[in-house]
This record gives sequence, structure tokens and C-alpha cells, in this order.
Amino acid sequence: MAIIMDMKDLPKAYEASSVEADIYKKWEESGAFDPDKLADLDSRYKDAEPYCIVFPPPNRTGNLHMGHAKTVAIQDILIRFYRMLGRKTYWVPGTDHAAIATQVKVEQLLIKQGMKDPRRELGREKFLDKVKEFAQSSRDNIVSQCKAMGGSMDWKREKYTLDEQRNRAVNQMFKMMYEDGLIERGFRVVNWDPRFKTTLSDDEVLHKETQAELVTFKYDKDFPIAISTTRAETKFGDTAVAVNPDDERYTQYVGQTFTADYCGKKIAIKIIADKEVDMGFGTGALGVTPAHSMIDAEIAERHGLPMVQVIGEDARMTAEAGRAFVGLTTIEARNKAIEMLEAKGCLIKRETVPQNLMVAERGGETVEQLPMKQWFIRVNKKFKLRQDTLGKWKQGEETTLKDLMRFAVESKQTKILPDNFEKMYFHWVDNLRDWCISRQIWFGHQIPVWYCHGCEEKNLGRGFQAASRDANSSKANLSNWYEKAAMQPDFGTSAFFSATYPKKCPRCGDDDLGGQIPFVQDPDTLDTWFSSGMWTFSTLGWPDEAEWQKNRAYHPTNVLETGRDIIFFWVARMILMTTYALGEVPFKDAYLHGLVLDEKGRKMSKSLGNTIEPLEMIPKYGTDAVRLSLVMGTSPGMDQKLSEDKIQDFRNFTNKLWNISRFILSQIGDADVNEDIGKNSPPTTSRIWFSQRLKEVTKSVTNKIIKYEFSSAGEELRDFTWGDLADWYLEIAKIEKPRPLDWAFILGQLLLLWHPFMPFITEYIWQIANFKGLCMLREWPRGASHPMYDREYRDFEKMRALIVDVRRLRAGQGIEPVKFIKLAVMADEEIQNLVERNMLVIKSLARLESIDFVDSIAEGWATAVSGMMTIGLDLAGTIDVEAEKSKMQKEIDSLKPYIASTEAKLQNKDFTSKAPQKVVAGMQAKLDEAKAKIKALEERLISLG
RNA sequence: GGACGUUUAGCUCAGUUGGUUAGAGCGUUCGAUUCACAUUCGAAAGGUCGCAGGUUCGAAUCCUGCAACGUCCACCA
Repeated sequence: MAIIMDMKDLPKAYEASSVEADIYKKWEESGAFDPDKLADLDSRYKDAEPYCIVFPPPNRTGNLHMGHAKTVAIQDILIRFYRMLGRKTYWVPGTDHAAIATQVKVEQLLIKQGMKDPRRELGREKFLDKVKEFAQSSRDNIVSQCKAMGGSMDWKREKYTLDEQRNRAVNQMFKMMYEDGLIERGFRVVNWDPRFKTTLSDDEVLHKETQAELVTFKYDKDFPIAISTTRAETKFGDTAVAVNPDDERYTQYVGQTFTADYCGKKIAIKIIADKEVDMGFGTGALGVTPAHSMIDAEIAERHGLPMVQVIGEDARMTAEAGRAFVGLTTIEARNKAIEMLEAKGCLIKRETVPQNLMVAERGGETVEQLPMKQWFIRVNKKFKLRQDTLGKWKQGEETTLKDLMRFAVESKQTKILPDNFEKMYFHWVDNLRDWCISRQIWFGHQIPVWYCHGCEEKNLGRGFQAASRDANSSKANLSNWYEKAAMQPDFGTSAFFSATYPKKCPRCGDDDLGGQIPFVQDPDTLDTWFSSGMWTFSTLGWPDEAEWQKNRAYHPTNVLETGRDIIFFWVARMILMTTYALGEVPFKDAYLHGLVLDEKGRKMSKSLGNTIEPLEMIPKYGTDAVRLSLVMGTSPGMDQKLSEDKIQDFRNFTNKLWNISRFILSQIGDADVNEDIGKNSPPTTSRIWFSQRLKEVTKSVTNKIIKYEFSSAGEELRDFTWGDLADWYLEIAKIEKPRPLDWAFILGQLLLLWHPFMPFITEYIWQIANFKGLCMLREWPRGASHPMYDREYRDFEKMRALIVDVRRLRAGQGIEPVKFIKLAVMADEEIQNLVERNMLVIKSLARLESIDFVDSIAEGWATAVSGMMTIGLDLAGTIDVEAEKSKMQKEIDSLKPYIASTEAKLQNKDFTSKAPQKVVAGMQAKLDEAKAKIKALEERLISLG
């Protein structure tokens, strides 16, 4: 780092971009980011209490945006603060492979480069190589951007959701959950994204408001009941019509089965009674399509109805829809079916209704509901706990994942902040359905399950779906054999791991195929949130015993700090995984911050062109300014609007701090800042006041950071720095001239307090000042509440009021700021003493030639009246007496209603008896002051005639 | 359809269990430039706290209703 030896060489403006990289390097090389090295650097970290945060791993999909920058800024404040407080801080960095998001991104890049169907053209291996290459370069970007933001993570322990150790954790978790019956493979209706040809979890499906045509019809002319639908093309798959059991219109049909000819396809429809059916909607009868509706599938399950799939994975009609429809898109089929119904006279009504279309979160493609064989985590299933859990359940007791998730937050073992998010969390948990965890994409943790090829051969034609999508693994056209085998207790989990899958299939045996039986791994991959759900403990080494035990003290982590938008995706799933596997919560607090929006309140997006890029702002305004802009003026959980102007405002503040420091450094001069301590500077009113303010602000800021009130803490510090220190104490000190070591103390404390918010500039000045060691490792300042009603403290406020009154009077009378003029003061002895003691300061700050104590203000002088004194400024007879009088009259008039209403309150016995004494006394004091003021004003008016 | 949130100065937002005449930053207006900083300094103007009721000695704050905006959840087929 370029240490500037001569203070005079310090530039007038702080040049962030020329110093930040060197400072970061210095921190990193010191080893202070590594919790195990802290004790070597400072003995106070020996046996210190751990403080751990896992950094929400950014997706390896490109660069970081302002939301990430905000995450780094807030967490770095916490980490630096607690490190300075003496905690053994461990901030775990890492990245997320983000499965589908990354794969889709790379696919689009390759298409841009000219490929038509990259996956088909490259094949699984080569395509994955491309994805990995991209993921690696994303990772490098992410790391360098976190560093640019000043993030003090321990980079030596960087983790990746798709690295080997995380893969072991995923496999272990899968195995445990499978053994406990919580993971199962089932044939169920799932959300299917026809564009990317993969399943989606419920949370990855959005609902978009649209208009749809609701048609009311009969399957054919002879069918007794009319139904309504917006999806006529699915009706080939109907196997029942459901009516409400109380609906008398239809009771006669319930239990009967009719055959109908629906647009050329013979269908068998059973009439069933089900309470779910709303009698008031449409005809009161519901066509049940078990294969293409989760709700209908549930009804079908209750009534034992068959399932007929009429839409395929390509979102086109299957052969089950009949020869005339097979191969049509859903929209084509819908229109054709409606036409045919109309032609046959079966169409009763067409109307337009609002409808929610299910759409993929990524890509916006319409999501189909199809029956498929997939892997699920069963959230409502009872299982035996592997260990004592959350202080409520004993090992071996039964519960459900849902109950664990609920209790973790209900018992406040995890506190969600701000707490209104708890309500949303409970609502989500209570309505949670089984989580479909298998995906038909290539990038991710492959499901750790192997199938017997031999058994597959025997089951040709009923192969599982993934194979047909996978050009490279046609041989992997495997089986539903697995699930049968899995039901055999002796098969159990032995097929899970590549090293341990059975060489001999218990079903086929060697003889059937005359040799070795090849086993093939399930080609599907896991939902990316499966691996990120384990992030707090998989990053600490689980399930590798040695490393996990070494890091055990960091878990539960202290706080999970992340954007409010991923509370369900991530926060909830971490609670699920962790309470299940460890019996404890993943983090004590979950602090959620709001989204960073553009200045008009819109989401930032590349397509809108309204993004503000951290990488452009940092060189332009400095990292510290960017960090402040993301923290100040925000409150927990609330979205924030960000503009470049705001960042610029905070750049101005960093420059203010720079110049404050530059001035103080010039006062310190050559003094050795690390040598103490002769006698203190004389205890003036200002000095005592300032040192009390410093302690008071320190205490308050400390408490606020602990309570996650970063904005409030930062604002208090800013007001203190800019207002109390720069505007007042510094100006006063130019006259009172404190000793260099007192200056050094003030500068040191100021830098320490600001360090968590503005690490770069504070460290830089710390080094310039030649303070000992690194700012980032010094002890956090100790504060104190200032003694209430302390005399010097109040004296200073009076003096400040006097100076402001004079300035106001001068400005009001248009007196040139450079001109020194005479002041007359009418006040009691106490005030006179105060003024005497601080004569030089007051004269200088208020630009006064002299101050005289008088019994009355001379006639040609301008006056200002406060409750404690009346002052007069010598205007050398230029004053407009009438204007002066009317100004005073106005002031009197505005005071009178206040006095009247306050007196009324104080005479009200209800008030004086019920309100606290402090409030009554305070009001009385204010009233007395106002009365004194009005009296003085009136006297002055009389003296002016 | 359900839930949650927001509504305070021209703009962005504070306002901590109800308590004295509601605050800050930016912007605006007026004035200032050798002396740490014009990325600055001094001063000023600007608000019936979304609307309507209620509770209370006292409401921006608590309760009820309404409105506007926003977010999340949800397949009345």
C-alpha cells in the first residue's frame, strides 16, 4: 500500500479506486479472515466464542447484481463488527451450481453461437463440460466481486454446492431420508415444463392472470350431465364426473358408469359424489381428469379411478386422445374439440372467464400437469427421529418434516426477522405438499440410485421416462423394477452408492444373462435446493466426521441473512433438512432484507435496461459509498429504491470523513499516536460534551448493530460525524486546540466505529495515521450512556443555541458573514458565566466583535428572544423598527395558542392524575419557557414603543 | 379467492412498548470560496401523518371499516 508520509501530500478528495485493491490484499494476507488464525494475530481470540455466518451462495450464472452487493454489505458489517467485539468469526463463502438456471443459460449461449440443439449435438458429457467451464468462469467473477465489495470471507474454505464433499453430503442425506421412508419414488401428477423437458417443484411454478374460454357441454348427446371446462383437450382423459353429494339434481346418477363418445374417442365415465365439488359453480358437475390435474388426481385416488394420459411430455396429444387428435398441440386440440362438440350439438355455452395460467418461473412456458414417475420428499409422513430433536422430541419418537419445520420457528429457536415474515412462513409450511426433487436436466447432483440393467431388459416398453430424452443413454432405458425391488427389505439401500451397489441383482442373478449384470445410475438430477438446503452444515464438513466435529461449534450458525424472495425456496428448506438430519436449527436468526429496486420502484432487469451495476459503481464512487447506499435508508424486509444519485451522496460523505481525518491528522502532526498518555487537554465545556457524545453514540450504535438496525446505526453515526464532530467540535477545536493525543483518540474511535460500514477508507486512514496494527482487528470501542442532565452537556446545548440564534439573526438581517459585530446579552448569571467561560469560541463561531451583558437592549439593535435569554445585535441604526415589531408580534401570536392549550392540559385533572409525572413535569417546563419568552418579547415591544 | 405489507415535507425514508410544538437526507430559496472539505459551509421555507369512525386525559402510533398501491400464496373446474 502506498503510505503517504507527508500529510501535505494527501489529496483533497478521497480516491477510493486507487487504494481499495491494496487494502483488501493486506487484509487477506494478514490471515484475519481465517478464524483459526485470529488467535495468532491477537490473544483475545483465544477461546473466543464463535460467530458464524454462511454466505448465501450466489448462482454461478454470471455476475453479481446489487442484491448480492447488499447481501455482502450487510453480512460484512456483522462479521467485522463481531470480529472487533472479540468473537471468533467465520464467514463461509461459496457458490451454487443452480442446476436448471445455469444449464439454461449455457444452452442459450450456445444457441446464440449458432447451435440449434446444443444438448443433442454435444451429448451429455460434452455439454456438461461446457456448463462446467461456464460455471467456473462465473465462480471467478463472483469471488472477485465479493472481494471488491470488501467481503471478509475466509476464501481458503470456499465451498461449492456441486463439489465432491457436498456430493457426499447429498448422497448421505438422500440415503438417510430414503431409509426413513421420507424419500420415495412414485407415479404422480407433477408440474412439467415442456420447453426444458423437466419437472418443477410447486415453488418454481408461477400463476399468471389470463382470460380463458369456459365451455359448457356434454361429452356426447346421450350423456346425462353437462360439465364445464377451460381445457377441452384434456377431457379425453376424463374417467369420472364428480358431483356434490348434497346435489339433488344428480343423486340418481351417482355410482353409475356411462360410456360416451367424446370427439371420436370412447371414454368410460363413472359418476361419483365428492364433497370438494362446488354445487354453485357452472353446472355443479366436474369432469375428473386424473392425469392432468393434481386436484383431480386426489379425487381419483379417493375414489379409485383410473388415470389416462392424453398429453405427452412434448405438450402434444398422445394416442389416447384418438387418431384425429394425436400429435396436435394442446391449443389446436382444444379448438378442434370445441368445434366438433358444436357440430354435434353438444356445446351448451361459451363464455370468457379469468383464469390463472401456470407458468414456469424460468422462461415463462406454460406448465403442464402430467403423471410421471418421480422422486419425492414426503413432508406429511411420520418417521422415527434419528436423534433428540429441537428439545421437544426424543430419539426414536415419530413426527413429520412439516412438524419439525413448524416447531423450529414456533419455538423461536429460529427467529425470523422482521417477524411478519413468520406468518408467511407458517402459511407456507401448513400448505406444503410433497416436494418433487428429481429433475430431468443434466447439470446437478445425479440421483444416487442404480438400476439393474437386466431387470430393465425384461421390462422393455415400460421403461422410465428419462431414457427417451437422453440421446446418450438409450441403454439406460431402465425400469420400474427398482421400485418393486426397493420394496423387498433385503434390497434396501445397498444400491445407493456406486461403490456398494450389488454386483448381483437379487432378482435376475447371473444366470439369466450369463454374466455380469450392469447397473446404471438414474440419469435424473436433484432439485438444486436439495443441496443448498444442507448448506449450513455441509459447508462445515458434514457428513465427514473429522471435519464436522472440528467445526461443530459453529453450528447452529448465528444468522442467515438473505433476500426476502427466497424465504421459501431456501430458508424453509434449510430448516427442513437441518432439523431432520441434526435435530437442531440451521441458524438462530433469519434476517431477511428487501429487494433492491430501481428509482421508480421497478425490479432491476437487463431487458428493462434499468440495472445499476456494482462493477460500474465501485470504481466510480468507491466501495464504501456503494455499501452505505445499500444499507442506509432501508429497513428490514422492505424493498429499497436505489439510484446513482444516492450512491453519489454517500460518496460525498466518504469524502467528508476523509477531510475530517485530513484535518485531524494535520493537528496530530508528528506526535507518536501510539504512545500515551500525558495530561489531558483542559476540560472545556465543548470537550466534555464531545467526549460524552462519543461514548453515548458508541453505546447506541453498538446496540443497534446487535439488533440488526443497520440503517439507524449508520444514520446516527453519520449525524454524529458530520454534525457534532465536523460542524461543531472541529470548529471549536480550532480555537481550543486540544493536544495531539486527544485528537488521535478521537480519530481512532471514529475510524473503528465506521469500520464495519466503510472498511476501506477507515483502514486506509488508520494506516496513514500510523495507528497500531489493522483497523479491522482492533477492539470495538466501549460506549456509555451519557449521564442524564449532566451540567456540561446541557451547557453546551445552551451555548450552541446561542450561536445558532446569532447566526439566524445575522442571516435574517442580511449581515455579511465575514463581518464581526457587537452582541448584547440579557441573561441570568449562570448563562453569563457560561458565556464568559466560552467567550472565544462563541465570538469566533458567531463572528462577534464583542459580547456585553446588559439589562436592556439598545433601541437600534436587532433582537432575538428565547426562553433563557434575549440577545441584541448592533446594526448601527440601520434596523427597520416597524418590521422588527411586526416580526415580534407574529412570534407572540404563534406562541399564544400553544400556551393556552398547554395550560388547559395542565389544568385537566384527568391528565395530571393519569399521565406519568415525567410527562407532566416536562410539559410544565416547556410552558414556563414559552411564558418567559412571550414576556421578554412583550417587554421588547414596549421598549420599542 | 386468501394472506401479508405500504400509504408521514416536492422526492427517498425514520418515527423504538400511545406522552411535550412530528424528524433526517436529497431537492428548493437566500447568503458565503485563501485558512480540512464547493464531493463544502451558514440560514430559511415546506407536513390537517391515505380516508372515515372508535378507544383514551392524550393517537402518526392501538381497534374497526374503506380506498389506492405493492408482494406472496392459491388450478371455481
